[in-house]
Amino acid sequence: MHRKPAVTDRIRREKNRRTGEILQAALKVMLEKSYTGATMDDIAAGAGITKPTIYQYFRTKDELFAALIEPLIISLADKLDAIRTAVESEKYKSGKKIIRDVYNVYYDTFESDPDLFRLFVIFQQVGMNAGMSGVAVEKIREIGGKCFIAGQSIVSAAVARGLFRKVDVPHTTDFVWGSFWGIVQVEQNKWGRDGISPYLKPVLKFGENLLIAALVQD
Amino acid sequence: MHRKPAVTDRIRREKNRRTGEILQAALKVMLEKSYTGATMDDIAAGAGITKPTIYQYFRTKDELFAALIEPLIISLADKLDAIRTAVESEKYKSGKKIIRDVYNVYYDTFESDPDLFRLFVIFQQVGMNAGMSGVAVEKIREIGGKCFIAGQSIVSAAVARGLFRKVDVPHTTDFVWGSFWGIVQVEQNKWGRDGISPYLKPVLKFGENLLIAALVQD
DNA sequence: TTCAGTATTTTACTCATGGTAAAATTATTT
DNA sequence: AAATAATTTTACCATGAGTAAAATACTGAA
Repeated sequence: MHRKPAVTDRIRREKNRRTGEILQAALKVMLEKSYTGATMDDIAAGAGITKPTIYQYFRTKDELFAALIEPLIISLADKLDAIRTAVESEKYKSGKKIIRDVYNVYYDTFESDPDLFRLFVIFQQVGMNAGMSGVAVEKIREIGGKCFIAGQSIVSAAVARGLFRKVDVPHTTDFVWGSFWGIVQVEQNKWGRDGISPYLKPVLKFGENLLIAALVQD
Repeated sequence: MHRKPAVTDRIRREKNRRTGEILQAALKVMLEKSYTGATMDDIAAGAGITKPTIYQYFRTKDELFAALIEPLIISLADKLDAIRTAVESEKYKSGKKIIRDVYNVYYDTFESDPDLFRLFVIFQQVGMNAGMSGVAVEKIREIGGKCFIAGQSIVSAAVARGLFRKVDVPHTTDFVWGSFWGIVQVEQNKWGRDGISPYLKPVLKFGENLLIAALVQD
């Protein structure tokens, strides 16, 4: 059947709008009740529809969850990749600045939407041990991998250009990523469900200075 | 009703044996299928009994889980507390040794039973965001708190005795705990379900050296 | 405007799983 | 051997993810 282009357009807009409504409701409910506690019926009710309609837009609860945090992790990957490019094209004069920038990327990503970031943490925690699957979930994992590779490339390039001491690249990358991740979790758990721990920034800063002392030759 | 002491004894032994069988089966199944994937029926089948019998010994799945990892976290708390006592009673001559010992405690706890440790990580991850409750779970949380306090006391005492530089105690403690925790998770996620990541030890060592450089005055 | 065809949404389910009440079984004391 | 107490199992409930099919709303052509 042929359809008028104007109509096709409107339909696509409506679909996007509904997708947005679902995501918005999902975010709200999941923030309130955490992933496990948020039921699909809750989310549907929040969006003013019924459960099966959600399944018209998202294949599973996991994929809905993944779609929610996708923009955040994409932005993270992009920012890290930008630093990588800058290091590789010799834009940086000091290793210190690289480390500061990397930590700022982490922190900015967190600060720009702490609620969403909290969901991101939950996604990693739940996803890793409750065997999630599905297209969207794989996508997130893939982008996560990109973050990791960007991190490795940054360290590797910085070492090659003499901006960092001759450290072991995988160990350093694992340490940076792992410590950031762990600190965020610890602060979040200590602080509870609402708001940002006021300690997060200073503790990350502490780690940043530690790394600078260890990695940068003066 | 009065019972002969020998019989009472045997009954207690039988109860302990069954408890042990359930825990063993639970460990096996949870390692295979992770917490969420392990059903109570699975565990019961593994122990050669039926589900309701488990509920005779453990109030909820959460408590069964908690009972599983309790010995591990108690041992961790004890070891940290021993270091605390040693620092406070001036047994340590160097800050370096303190940091090495703390990291060894972490690593030994992990190495003595990696499978159990993996469950411990899952427990934290799942428990934190799937609102666990119950007596046993509270107990775990309480012991976790003890670990944290021991850590703080160690740093605080070491600073007071001039073994560490004058660092901010909460920030330092959060960093040490968080980075350890994050690194374990990152390595575990990278390495997958089976075995220990060969990177864990070197990455922890990396962090250890970083901390020594930052905290210890030479 | 009305009808045939299509897309979307909802009603009314299924299935899996944590947890439980009550029946059945086994053990213990007299 | 009968009475009683403890333990285990059978048969169930409640909840929540996911789905088939009915119902509704929308689109294009006459």
